[in-house]
Amino acid sequence: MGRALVWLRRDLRRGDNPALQAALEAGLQPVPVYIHEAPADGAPSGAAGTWWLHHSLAALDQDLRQHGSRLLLRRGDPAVELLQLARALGAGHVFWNRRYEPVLQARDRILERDLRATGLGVETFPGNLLREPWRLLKADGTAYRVFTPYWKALQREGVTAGASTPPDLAGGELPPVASLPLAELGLLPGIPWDAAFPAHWQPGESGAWQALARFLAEALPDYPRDRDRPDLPGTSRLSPHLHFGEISSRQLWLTLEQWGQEQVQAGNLAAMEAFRRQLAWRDFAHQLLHHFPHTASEPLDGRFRAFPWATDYAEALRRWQQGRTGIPIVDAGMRELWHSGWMHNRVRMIAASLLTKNLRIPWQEGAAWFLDTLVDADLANNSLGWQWVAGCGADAAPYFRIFNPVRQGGRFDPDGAYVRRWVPELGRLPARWIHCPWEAPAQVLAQAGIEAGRDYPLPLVDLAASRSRALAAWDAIRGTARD
DNA sequence: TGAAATGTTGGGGCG
DNA sequence: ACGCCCCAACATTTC
Repeated sequence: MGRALVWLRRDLRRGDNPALQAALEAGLQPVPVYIHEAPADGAPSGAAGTWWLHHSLAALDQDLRQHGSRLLLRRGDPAVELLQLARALGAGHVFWNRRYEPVLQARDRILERDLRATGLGVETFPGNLLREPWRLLKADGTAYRVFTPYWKALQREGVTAGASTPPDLAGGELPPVASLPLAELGLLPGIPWDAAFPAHWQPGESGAWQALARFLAEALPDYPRDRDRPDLPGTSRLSPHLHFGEISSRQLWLTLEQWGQEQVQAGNLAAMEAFRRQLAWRDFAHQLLHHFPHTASEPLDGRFRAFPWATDYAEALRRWQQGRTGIPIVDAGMRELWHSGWMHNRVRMIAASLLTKNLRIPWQEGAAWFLDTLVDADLANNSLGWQWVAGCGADAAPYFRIFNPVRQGGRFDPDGAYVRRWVPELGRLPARWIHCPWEAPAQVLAQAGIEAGRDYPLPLVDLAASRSRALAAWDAIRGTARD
């Protein structure tokens, strides 16, 4: 029986894994391998995501061992490691699922060519998107830049099935080859800032399906109503599982379809569509980064190259990062992020709006912080999200859509439960004042045991005044050329 | 996936 | 019964 190396990256699962499946269908024994690389431009490796990766790899190895295989771990240059492993194992083939970050795509094409030149059979397969970025274009052959037409096209074209039963891999012993112990990849932090993470997450394929089961049973029917509520468990929390490919977007799409057919209640179809729409945003972000590679660091809208951002913002940025802006819902979000490696999407938008509009700090600063601290940190999603809020991206909110965190708090955290959870020093403040403690009468503050500026910071900016300054800054560039 | 200012409408209190 | 005012609720416009 011949062997095929199956090089795993953002597809840390057995189910719906095209490269793994192809090896089995070709009658080859798959040998799963993960290679830890030095971070490249296309793959910034944030600290929180690296924590997740460690546990995801551990889960995958355990799962593979229960199904007749195991995960080989290596460190270094894939070009060197894959060739060396193939020789040591007598494997004639290398299979992998494609990635779409521009830098990695270019690198992988060269790698594919070089490995082929050594006589290996190299095949690559669709990665973890609903459709590959070049498979859904406008009629004129260019990429979509507006979400709604993209979403309509995706619904029209549909998604190819991929939810196969996870295969069994029993296929005989492997020759002894060097595989590093997981701990030697050095993925866990030296300082234990990750202490609370395990209480919030279960990385790995089975953890992903458990999260999905909970979501289907408890949250999906009310998803259109509750998905914007950070105080309720209304979202799927699948983003880190999706990022590492522990579950595929195609599997989710199909599972949703089955769920929609089983659940005949009115409204469930709308819920299914609402969640699929979020999956489509993920694909939209990836195809956008693929077609506009510079948008990970530069605005898509060229006018913003001349935007008058604030200077000397180091202290304000630090307070934003630490959740000490004095704006409760923003501080709650930033503390949720630091504590759990995740932040509710609605709060991400509010926190990002405060940073880019009220504080006028360049969106790249916020994007870098999120990439480092989110367990679901994803270059494409993150770049799209920040540019969307900053007003300089594809299908972005018009610049003048500036979030008012007090108003947003009242709408989406009406009782203040979310703020109280993450900003406990405001715990005794009545809901009337929970999102604007600076407006609370002295007596109310005293009764809640809060001295403004001592127990909780005064607001870093005046919301109304900074809003006006942001609009004035927009005035300075709005008439200039987009390219 | 906005907020604030401005405009419109309609019910109710009251002289 | 009527006009007037107030104001909440909603709609529209503007940034």
